[in-house]
Amino acid sequence: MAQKQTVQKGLFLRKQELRKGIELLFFAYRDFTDEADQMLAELGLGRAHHRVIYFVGRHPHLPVSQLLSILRITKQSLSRVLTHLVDEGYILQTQGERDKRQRLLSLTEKGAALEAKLTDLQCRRFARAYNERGADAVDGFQQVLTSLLNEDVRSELERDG
Amino acid sequence: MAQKQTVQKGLFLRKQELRKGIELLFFAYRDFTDEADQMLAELGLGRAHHRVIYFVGRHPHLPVSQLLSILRITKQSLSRVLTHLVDEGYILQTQGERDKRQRLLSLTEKGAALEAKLTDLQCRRFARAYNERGADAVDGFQQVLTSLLNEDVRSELERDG
DNA sequence: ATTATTGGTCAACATAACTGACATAAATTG
DNA sequence: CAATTTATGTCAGTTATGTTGACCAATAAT
Repeated sequence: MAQKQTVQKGLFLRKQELRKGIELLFFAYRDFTDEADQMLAELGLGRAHHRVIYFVGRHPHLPVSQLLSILRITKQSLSRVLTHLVDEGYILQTQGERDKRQRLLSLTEKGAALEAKLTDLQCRRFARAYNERGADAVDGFQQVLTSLLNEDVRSELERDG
Repeated sequence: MAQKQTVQKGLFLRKQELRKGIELLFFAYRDFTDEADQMLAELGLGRAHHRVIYFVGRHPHLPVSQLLSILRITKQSLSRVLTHLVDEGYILQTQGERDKRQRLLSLTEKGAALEAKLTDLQCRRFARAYNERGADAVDGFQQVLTSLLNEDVRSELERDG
C-alpha cells in the first residue's frame, strides 16, 4: 500500500511535469510567432508567406516539391501563397538546369530584405533566451526538441546537418 | 582585419545556431500537434477544440473570460468551438456562485475521457524525449522555453506555478 | 441609479488549410 | 519510340479558425 502510494505520487508528479512541457511549448510558440505576424500583417502577408520566405531564404534554389515536403501542405495551398509572393516581387522562380520541369525558388533582394528583418526579429528573441540561460541550457533545449520530432524528420535533419 | 574576421565568423556561427533553434521549434511543434490532430479529426474536431478541452481540463470551473485570455482569441471565435463542445457533451457550463454572470467551464466524463486520451498521447511523446535526454536537458529545455515567452506571460506563469 | 463587467448573438469577412479533377511539360522506363 | 511517371500548375468548391463591428441581457460595482 505504501508502495502503491509512492508510485502514484511519482506518476502524478511526472504527469504534471509533462503537462508543464506541453504548455510551455504552446505558449512559447504562440509568443514566438506573434511579433513576426504583426510585422507581416502590415505588409498584407501572413504566417504562411513567412514560412515560404524563411525556407527559401534558408535553401536558395529550392524546388517546389522540396518546399512542399518541408511545409507539409498541399500544392494548391502553397500555390496561392507562392503566386502572391512572386507577383509582389519577393520570390523569383527559375527553371531547373538538370531537370527543366523544376521551378527553383530564390529570394529577390526585396524578399531577402524582408526575410532578414523577420529572422532578425525572431533571432533576437532566441538570443535573449539563450543568453539568459547559457550554453548548457541551450544544449538541453535543442536535444529535447530534437527528441520531440518524428523519427523520420529527425534522421533527415541529422543527415543534412 | 583578423579581428573583424573573427567577429564575423562568430556572428555567422551564432546566427546559424539561432536559426537552428527557430527551425527545431517549428518542426517540433508541427510534429507534436500532428498526432493529436489526427485523433481529433476522426471525431470531427480540430485543434481549436483541443485547446479548449485541454485548458478546461487543466483548470476546472474556468470562467470564459479566463479561457479567452489564455487562448488569446476573440469570444466570437471561442463561441463556435465552445457551443459545439457543449452540444456534443464534452463540456459543462455552470453558473458562477460568487458572480452569477460567469459561466464556469468543466469537462463532462466524455470530455475528461477525450482530454485524457489526447494528453496521454502528447505526454508519451514528451516522456520519450525527456527519458532520452535526461533531467539536465529537460531543465535546459524548460528554462529556454520560459525565456522565449513574453515578459508578462512569464511572470504570470511564475506566479501561478 | 448609473456604469462596468461577463457573456452571448448575428452578420460579414479573411486566411490558410483541404479535396478532387484535370492539364502540361519533361524525364524515365520498358 | 511509346508509355508511364514526375514536377508543377490550375480551376472549383469546402472547411476550420480566426477577425471586426454592432448589439443585447444579466449582474456587479460605484
